Amino acid sequence: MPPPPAARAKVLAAFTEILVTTGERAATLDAVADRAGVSKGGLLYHFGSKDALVDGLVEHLTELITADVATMRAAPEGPVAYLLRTSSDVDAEFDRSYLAVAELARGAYPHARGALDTAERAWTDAVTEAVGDPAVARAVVLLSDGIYHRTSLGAAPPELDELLELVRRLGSTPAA
Amino acid sequence: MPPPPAARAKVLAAFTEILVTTGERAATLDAVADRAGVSKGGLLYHFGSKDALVDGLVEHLTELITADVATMRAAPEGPVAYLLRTSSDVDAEFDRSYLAVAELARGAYPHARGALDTAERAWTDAVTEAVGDPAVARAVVLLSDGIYHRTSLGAAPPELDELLELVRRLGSTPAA
DNA sequence: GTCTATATTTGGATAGAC
DNA sequence: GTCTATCCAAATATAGAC
Repeated sequence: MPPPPAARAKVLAAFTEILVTTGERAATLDAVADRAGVSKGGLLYHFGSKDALVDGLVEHLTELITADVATMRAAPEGPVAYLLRTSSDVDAEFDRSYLAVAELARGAYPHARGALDTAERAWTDAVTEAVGDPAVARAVVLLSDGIYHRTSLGAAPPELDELLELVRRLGSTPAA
Repeated sequence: MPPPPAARAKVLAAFTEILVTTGERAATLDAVADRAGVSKGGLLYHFGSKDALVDGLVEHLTELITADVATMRAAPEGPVAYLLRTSSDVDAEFDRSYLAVAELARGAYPHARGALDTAERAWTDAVTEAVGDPAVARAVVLLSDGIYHRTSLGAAPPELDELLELVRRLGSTPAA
């Protein structure tokens, strides 16, 4: 298939941006078109409706998840450090997309949760393989969720080294 | 001062409800008035504008935070178990209010973050006193944030016992 | 204190020119 | 493929009756 027109990508980037920084309420077609540098008519040529725009963003995130999980599994620092580090990585495309879709899922588009659940499961699987103990893996992903929660509220990220030290302690301590 | 009219409380409860279940977008004056069983005019008598309604909810949460922190510090199970348990307590008034205000803070009312930051600091202080190690306390509050994140997306809460066991392990292991 | 209009603005979507 | 113009519905807010 032909490469998707650049305008489509610009629209999705603008939509993401507004969702993350100002929330679902502010992500109107007018605002998205403005930020993308196209007219509302132009936007609606690429995405026939607001629902189609939402679907476009969810599909884009789904693709990014596949790539991110592969990167995570191949990361030299290991899956745990990769996950915890990138959870507050506000500038990376993947994390912005994740936060944007979370915004939609909490709001008027609950079906967007599917993509988020997929990411959660993939993360848990990869972390479980790395740390062995499934309970520790679940806790690590929960910590990552906590970091996302704070990031979405604009708070400062926690110290990565501190968290890794705690996870190391969990991993090296035998269960009761 | 005289007791606040019951209608005020009903309006705040309705606002909270809609924010938590359907998001900021759906929390229109019409929808809130409907759910509270009053007319839009009636609502606007008590809260002169949407901003005033938001301020009312933030102030209400601020009061609830004070009470919750006192309960947490006095909890027989201890602050850690109390915090982690109530983080997925979708039915309690405090937690619904917290999620509702988080919804506002992520959206068009960033000043609502003040109340959330207050809660976060109070939780961290109380947990630090209980576990000793500030790093462990920060991790516990991060786990609690993660649970809130999931709850706000409608996912099932994690196993409390599993988390407490992990925290116990952290507490009883000397730092490297 | 609470209601029923009603004014004003904004958001989503269509039609049709270029 | 992108724009302008326009329609319709929804959202905030006001005025004034009860």
